[in-house]
Amino acid sequence: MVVSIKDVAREAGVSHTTVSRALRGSPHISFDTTKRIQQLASEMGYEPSAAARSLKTNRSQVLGVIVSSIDDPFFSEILQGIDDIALQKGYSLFIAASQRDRQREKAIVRTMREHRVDGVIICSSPFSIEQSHHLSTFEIPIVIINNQSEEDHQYSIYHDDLHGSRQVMKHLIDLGHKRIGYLGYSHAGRTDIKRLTGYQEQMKAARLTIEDGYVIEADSSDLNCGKTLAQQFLSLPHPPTAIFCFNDLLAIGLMHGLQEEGIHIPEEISIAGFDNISYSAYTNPPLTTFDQPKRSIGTKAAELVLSILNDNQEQEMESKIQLLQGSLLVRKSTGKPGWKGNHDQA
Amino acid sequence: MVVSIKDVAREAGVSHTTVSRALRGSPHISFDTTKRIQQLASEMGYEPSAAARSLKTNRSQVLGVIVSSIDDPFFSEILQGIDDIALQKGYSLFIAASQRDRQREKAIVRTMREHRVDGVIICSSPFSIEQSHHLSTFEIPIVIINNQSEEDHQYSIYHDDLHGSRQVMKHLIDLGHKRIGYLGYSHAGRTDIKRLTGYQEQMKAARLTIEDGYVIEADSSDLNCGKTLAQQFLSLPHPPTAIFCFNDLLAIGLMHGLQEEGIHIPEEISIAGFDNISYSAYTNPPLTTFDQPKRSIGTKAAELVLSILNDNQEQEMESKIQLLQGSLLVRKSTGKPGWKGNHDQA
DNA sequence: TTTATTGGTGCACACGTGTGCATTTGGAGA
DNA sequence: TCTCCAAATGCACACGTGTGCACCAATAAA
Repeated sequence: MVVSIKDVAREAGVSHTTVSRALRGSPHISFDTTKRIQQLASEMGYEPSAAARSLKTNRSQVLGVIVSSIDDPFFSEILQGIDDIALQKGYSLFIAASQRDRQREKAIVRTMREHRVDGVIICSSPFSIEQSHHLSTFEIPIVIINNQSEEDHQYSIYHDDLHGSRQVMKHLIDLGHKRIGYLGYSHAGRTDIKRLTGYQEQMKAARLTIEDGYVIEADSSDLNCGKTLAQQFLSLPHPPTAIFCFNDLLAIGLMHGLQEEGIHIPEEISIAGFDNISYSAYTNPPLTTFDQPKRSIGTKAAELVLSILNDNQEQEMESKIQLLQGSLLVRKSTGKPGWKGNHDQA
Repeated sequence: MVVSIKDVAREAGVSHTTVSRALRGSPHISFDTTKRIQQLASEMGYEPSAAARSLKTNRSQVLGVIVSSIDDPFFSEILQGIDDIALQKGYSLFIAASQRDRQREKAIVRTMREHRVDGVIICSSPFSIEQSHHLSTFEIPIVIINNQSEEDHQYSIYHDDLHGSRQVMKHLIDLGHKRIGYLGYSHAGRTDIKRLTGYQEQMKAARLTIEDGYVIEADSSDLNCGKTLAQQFLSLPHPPTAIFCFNDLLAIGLMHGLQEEGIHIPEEISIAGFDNISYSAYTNPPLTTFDQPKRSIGTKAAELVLSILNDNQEQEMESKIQLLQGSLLVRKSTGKPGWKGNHDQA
């Protein structure tokens, strides 16, 4: 059976108040009693009821995390970072995937509110304004990672996508590419715009023209979608010799689609991704990409939520936006245009 | 501010009891009042406190899910299945990754107990006996997916690994392979044993000998590990012409390692995986694997937990173990031994 | 001895919700 | 008019924990 603080009190011959204090290490209780009760509680298998405590203290010791999909390896690495901090600080996580589904979003917000989560981290998800407003009527800290909506949020962790995009483009241009395409992801809002901007800016700086059809915006960001779009690039009058993709999933899918058409990578077309998910090192050829510090993005976000939570609004009520930078990872999927390297397999 | 049932009561000019009943649709309350209060509560933005309700009803409406790693795409698909059912039935999920770390396992169990989760699903994780016993002292349903420990568990969902393993091996043998290796994963316990058994059994049935070094047990199941072990297979006096891997992650890593050594797949060595994670369709060449019905494994598990929970012990207290079967998925990473197909890239 | 002080403990209430039982109200039947 | 019944609502307590305050005992100070 479940043993409560009262059961322990009865067994110890003291009031439940004393037990409560002893277990929390209150200085009002004598050392001996404290020791004795802690020992007894442990023997009896006492576990405090989170519900009761939460009810009384108004703190649930739970953080809500909203991602768009658990499948996405990009998120899972961020989750690890969040989990590290949460565990360390004694918080639990409510993880929910919105699947970009309105109905689901609504259910998630309701759940989080009902459970009175102490804070929320919204993770690269184009969460609907309506729902996030509904969420914010509770006075709890909300931190957004890679905010994709147009309006700024008070507390945010961003990856410096513009910087990253520039690095990738510089790499491709340095290799000598003139005809470079961009495969974006329209639902990623601001994130997509930043990466696209870096692309356009660098093309302009290098005095390269962006031909019609060089920029394609996918309406999904999974492997299959990238694959489907290979055709579209190939059917252009002057197909690009290099394609910069919004993320690794699209890049891997695209690469696959191109290879099915008999295209050699990087000899005929160079492919670059973004994010550096774990698989990208194991594709054939390994994918050139930009490494986002995913784990630290997660830890930073968790630390930010908790700091707002504990440094009770007084210290730094001004908005706090952090910008993290990653680094370019050159692998084998990019090479000089028209260059036949040692990659042909026969 | 957070609005409680009492706030609504004051506003409506009734007692909090009436509000409580009205919101739950009790037949004791007149239709008009019910309607009026529901309307008012909604306007005031009332959200019931899960903590208070849980305290009173002894039901938390939360299910605990324990996986070994969130990273693993195999788990994330199962999670989706669980999530579907949970959402539909009004339950929330506590998802926790043990990372095969004792300390972490302990923290997870403590958290789940403190939150008085209504049930637990342990997912393909070699959860320590000690901890799972500790968990089971609460009288809550525990369902284990692909139980990896030696002892049976009352409520389990299994994938039929023996059947799957046989299918894969038959496929390889039918192609004409004589020298077939097995790359296992030692920490997967029973699961690994089943797959290994299928391998050994089929080898024997086909009167093929398992040479020394043909069976390697990895002590991790990630991409990098598979890659590292490529060398080990190649350095054998008679390297196998086909390798059956415990799962897709190992297979993809292994394939990558072999390709780095200049080996052509499937011309020189055929590779087969297991699980059918989403990436396996996008490797180069696409991976032959065995498709576990991951999503339905998840839904079955969730349904089982909830049915035990609600059909209060009376109906079917006998143990309930379900066995699900998947199907072979032949792609391009397997072919006839020594056969040069149309896959050479130059 | 009396008084003030301090350390240790218990009482009683609160948090938000649910429920058995008592109470009120309105209407129908005698 | 009185009685009775059923429908509608409120009272009071419970769930497990935390906390302000009162209480008690023991010791130090006067």
